[in-house]
Amino acid sequence: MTQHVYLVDDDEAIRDSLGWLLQSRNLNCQAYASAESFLDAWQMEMTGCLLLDIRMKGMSGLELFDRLLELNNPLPVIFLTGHGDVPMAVGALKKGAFDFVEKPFDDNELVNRVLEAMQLDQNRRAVAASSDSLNSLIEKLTTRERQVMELILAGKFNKVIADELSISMRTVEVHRANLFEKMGVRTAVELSQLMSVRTGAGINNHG
Amino acid sequence: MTQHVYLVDDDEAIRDSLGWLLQSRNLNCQAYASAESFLDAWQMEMTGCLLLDIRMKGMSGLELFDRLLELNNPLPVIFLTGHGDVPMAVGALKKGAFDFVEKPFDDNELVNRVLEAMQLDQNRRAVAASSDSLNSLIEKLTTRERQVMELILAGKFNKVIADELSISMRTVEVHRANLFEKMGVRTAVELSQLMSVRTGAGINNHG
DNA sequence: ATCTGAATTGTGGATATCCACAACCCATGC
DNA sequence: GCATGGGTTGTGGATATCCACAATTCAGAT
Repeated sequence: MTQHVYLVDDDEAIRDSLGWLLQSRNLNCQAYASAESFLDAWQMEMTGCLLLDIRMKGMSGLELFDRLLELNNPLPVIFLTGHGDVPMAVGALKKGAFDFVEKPFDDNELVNRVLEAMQLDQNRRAVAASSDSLNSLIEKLTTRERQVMELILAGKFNKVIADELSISMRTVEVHRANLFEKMGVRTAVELSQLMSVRTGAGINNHG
Repeated sequence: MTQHVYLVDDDEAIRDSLGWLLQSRNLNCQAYASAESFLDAWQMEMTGCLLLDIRMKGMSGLELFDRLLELNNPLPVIFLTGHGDVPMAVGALKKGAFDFVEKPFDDNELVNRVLEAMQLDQNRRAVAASSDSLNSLIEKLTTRERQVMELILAGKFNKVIADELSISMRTVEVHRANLFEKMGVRTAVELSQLMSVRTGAGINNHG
């Protein structure tokens, strides 16, 4: 699915002018007149970014943002507002919003933010995709193979693994060879490195 | 070194009242009357957090923040301001400030932010410390041992390593045993996992 | 009932790793 | 000159891993 700029604003003039601006930069824009209508249309597969007005009739942009957080929405969110205050902006950013811009905004500035957000989304998708492909590999393992893999990753010898699972060493060897094949690795070290990317030890802010 | 709350504000009344507030909560507070004086006193070893007023005579809080970023200052920064606007707050947070609060602030709220910031600092220190201890282990390796380690982590057999380094397999075995000893691991898998924490594959925002 | 996939085990041999004991070369430093 | 430490190599035996060939048991699916 190609990337879109999802625009949620109850002001038709804004939707039109922003839509025109974005399309003039070759960006696909999908506009929604209310938070509710976007929430209805929302899907996990949406890629790109979300431009979200705060003050709207019905559900506010901030409320929609909270709903999306509960849904683990991966779309970077750029808030647009004409009447924002500092605590509102700070709260939104601390919750993970990508940006918070006040109207009236500079067209070029906004487009740049949009492009940055879309780039971030793309990067995250790439990471998620490799993580997914790894998970699908793991799912193809049998129960025993997963058990053996755990113990291999704990740095244990086949002999010890055999003891702990109360099976013969030979069986462990078979499982080991099979799971290496399925995981596409040739050595335990490669397996360890492959798995270490998913239990990623990242240092993130405000954690 | 114990944690401190470093307070930079050119208003003596604020320094006094905040100092009193913090000490009443058993927090060590160190106050500075200007950005310049804090910058002079600044050391990488400072732990805790930094409360930073924006509008000050001389260097502003934002300028100081930029200087500290260049110094890779690890202290979480909480901005305090009576005249902040949204773009200022957004800019500060996107650059990595921990929080941005407006005066007048609620005492309990501010103390909570301070405690969160100090907790974050402590967590980061812990991560950095383990990373440092790992680096010091690596520094104790000889050149050859590091070379051998690289190739082990590339999942290669001793035989291959010997070929690539143009040394005998026996020598590789010796280096391998020595570096395992120095790194405190018993298997290549453990070594791989040990090293994987430092090439941390974290997914951070706005990257 | 038959088939398929998962789990299990064995034999035997080729490779690899682990390790103690011994030793040589070479540069730096006292 | 001599001690120290890093790098190098060898022998030989105990362990472990890798792998082809062969086979049994059991549960679920057709």
